[in-house]
Amino acid sequence: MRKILKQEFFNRNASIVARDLLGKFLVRKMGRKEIVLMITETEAYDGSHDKASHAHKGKTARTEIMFGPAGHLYIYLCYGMYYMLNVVTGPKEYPAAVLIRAAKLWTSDVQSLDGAPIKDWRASLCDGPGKLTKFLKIDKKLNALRASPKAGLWFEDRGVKIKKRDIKKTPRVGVGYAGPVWSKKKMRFVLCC
DNA sequence: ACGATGATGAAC
DNA sequence: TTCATCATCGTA
Repeated sequence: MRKILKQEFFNRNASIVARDLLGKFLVRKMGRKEIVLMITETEAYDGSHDKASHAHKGKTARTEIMFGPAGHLYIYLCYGMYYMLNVVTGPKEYPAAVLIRAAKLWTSDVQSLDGAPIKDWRASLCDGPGKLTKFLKIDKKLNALRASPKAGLWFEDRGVKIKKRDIKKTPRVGVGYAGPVWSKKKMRFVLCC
């Protein structure tokens, strides 16, 4: 089973999408080379009331994409050095997105099995949103594009089932500025090892 | 523990 | 136009 995730998958609550993206696949294609990763860590940024979200300050040139259609890519430069990869969620005009924080490299032999049960997905790891985008050569050129083969970056369901007990919920990383309430909300989802 | 490094948003 | 801040990471 290999199904490209469509807008309807992303057009839901950001925390739901963040949770459901665990065990889904991120595919990056550049020329003939295709890299497949299984998503292992995400964070939800949900609505303009979310003080940790860039959209908390309203619609600006940067955050406009978060108000756009679900399934589009929101990519921005962080700390002057690292690009963050997000995918927009929820209905139009409702600003929300999911940050992809970590993913595991799918080995080529497993990749060729096409839907076979997964054994070796702990082999290689992209841990950290900045390292992930660096590895996949993701930058602002992809910002505002719809996640799709045409963009060279898309999401797939390959039939991996994730058990609820393998998902850990924690506060989001690096959002102390959001204040005591919003910085503590458990909107980070980690696939346990 | 800290510096690299530049876009962003708000103040002026 | 200046300024503080920042959804990070590698080096120490």
